[in-house]
Amino acid sequence: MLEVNYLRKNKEIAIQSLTKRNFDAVSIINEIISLDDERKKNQKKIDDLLSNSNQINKEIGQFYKKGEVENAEDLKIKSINIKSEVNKLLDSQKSIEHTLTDLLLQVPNIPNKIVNKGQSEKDNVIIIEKGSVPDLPEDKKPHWELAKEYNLIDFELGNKITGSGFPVYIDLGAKLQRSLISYFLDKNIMSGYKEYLPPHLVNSDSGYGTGQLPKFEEDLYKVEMENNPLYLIPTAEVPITNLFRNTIIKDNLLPIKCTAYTPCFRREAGSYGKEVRGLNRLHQFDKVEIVEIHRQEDSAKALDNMVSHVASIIEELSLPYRIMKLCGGDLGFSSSLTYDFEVFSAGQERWLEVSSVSNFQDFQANRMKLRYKNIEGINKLCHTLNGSSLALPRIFAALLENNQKKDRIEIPKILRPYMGLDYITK
RNA sequence: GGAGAGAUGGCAGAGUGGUCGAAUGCACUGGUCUUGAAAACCAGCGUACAGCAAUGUACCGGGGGUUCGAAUCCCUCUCUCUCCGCCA
Repeated sequence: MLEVNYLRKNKEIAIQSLTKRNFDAVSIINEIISLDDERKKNQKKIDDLLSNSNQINKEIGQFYKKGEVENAEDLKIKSINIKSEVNKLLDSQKSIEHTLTDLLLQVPNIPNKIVNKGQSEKDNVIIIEKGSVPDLPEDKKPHWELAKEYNLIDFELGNKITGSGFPVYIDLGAKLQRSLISYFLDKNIMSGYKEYLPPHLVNSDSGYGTGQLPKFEEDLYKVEMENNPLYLIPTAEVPITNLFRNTIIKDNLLPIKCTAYTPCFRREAGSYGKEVRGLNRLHQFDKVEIVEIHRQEDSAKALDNMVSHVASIIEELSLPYRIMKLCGGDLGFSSSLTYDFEVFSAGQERWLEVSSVSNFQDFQANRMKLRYKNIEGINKLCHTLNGSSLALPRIFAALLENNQKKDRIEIPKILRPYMGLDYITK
């Protein structure tokens, strides 16, 4: 959520920048500002009336103390009149504020100045392309065939117990999954991230905090409770970032760097076909996430560091990859700048997105009132960032496909200590 | 699941209808003192909105109510603690 004051001061830049997302902000921003003017005017009236009535109430107290009941009675009537006037104003103030928040929640984050205009992922820009595609034989296979052949994943069993998009990992498949999780976490911890293991269900306040609610409720699995619903997390970003919701962090505790492994649950309604084959798109998948909280002036550099960090993980797995800078049209609602990582999965001959690293600036922080007290003692909104390090299924797929040999699948060196194996055989 | 107690500033903890945005202690920040530190003493020390400012307003877990006036009384929700039961 953007701040009204920001929009006031930077109206033209904001409108201009949002066109990069193909978002026409002219009328909504004007409406927001004029509504906020109205809000201020109304609040001023309310405050003045209340000030007046506070004064009167004090006098009533004095009169009672002195036993001058008559005088007190007169003032009571005055006070009641003021009160009814205040109540009227309060009602309209509530509806103004409600509308204002509604409008603000509809405006996406301002794209960073280095983000280019674009319609869709086709307009994303390749920043880096690295690593070599393995030389595979003619009869190379996609991962869903390899997974079956080597008995690593049973997709049908998942169908039976839950539904499509819920694979069952078996034996060395399960162990490979666990090895990847451990390796990713260890790697992150070595780089200064603190490990968390958060709940996998969150309340709606948390959903609002990171921006999944109210706009994207249909993407989430919802658990109805008697009073308040809970949501299965679509990413660890939600519980981890919300750990810091509604807090004021001391300057010397920044930056905060967290990592967490969690399963992620996504409805993915409307997805079908080749795109979702095998591990390509699931309703439940494992992911290790990194979340960082920074001073405003440090977040740009922090994003670069996160990108290098994620790149180094993929390189250690010896997977060919590329980094894409997302164009305005492909940018997530809350993000101001996002880099996507894609690995080349040679069996399918496809690029698969395995990580998305974003700087949200103060967009999430404003929603969740996450602030820090800077060295001058002034409270400022933090900048939040996060990224996958990494999403497992597509890494799993690429590892199988790229490392397939005639009669075995090779395990990358970095994972061998975790697996206790150099390769998987039938 | 049953019975009871409770939720106040960073923490601890007073406050049961007006003088309370809230005592006191600790923590923290600045100063005096000191070669330096500690101790002691002095001062400051919540958040948001409006305003150039003075200042005004709101907030004592959330929401609603009673009252001229609510941290304080009533209703409700959430959460925490203690005891009993159940349980990985």
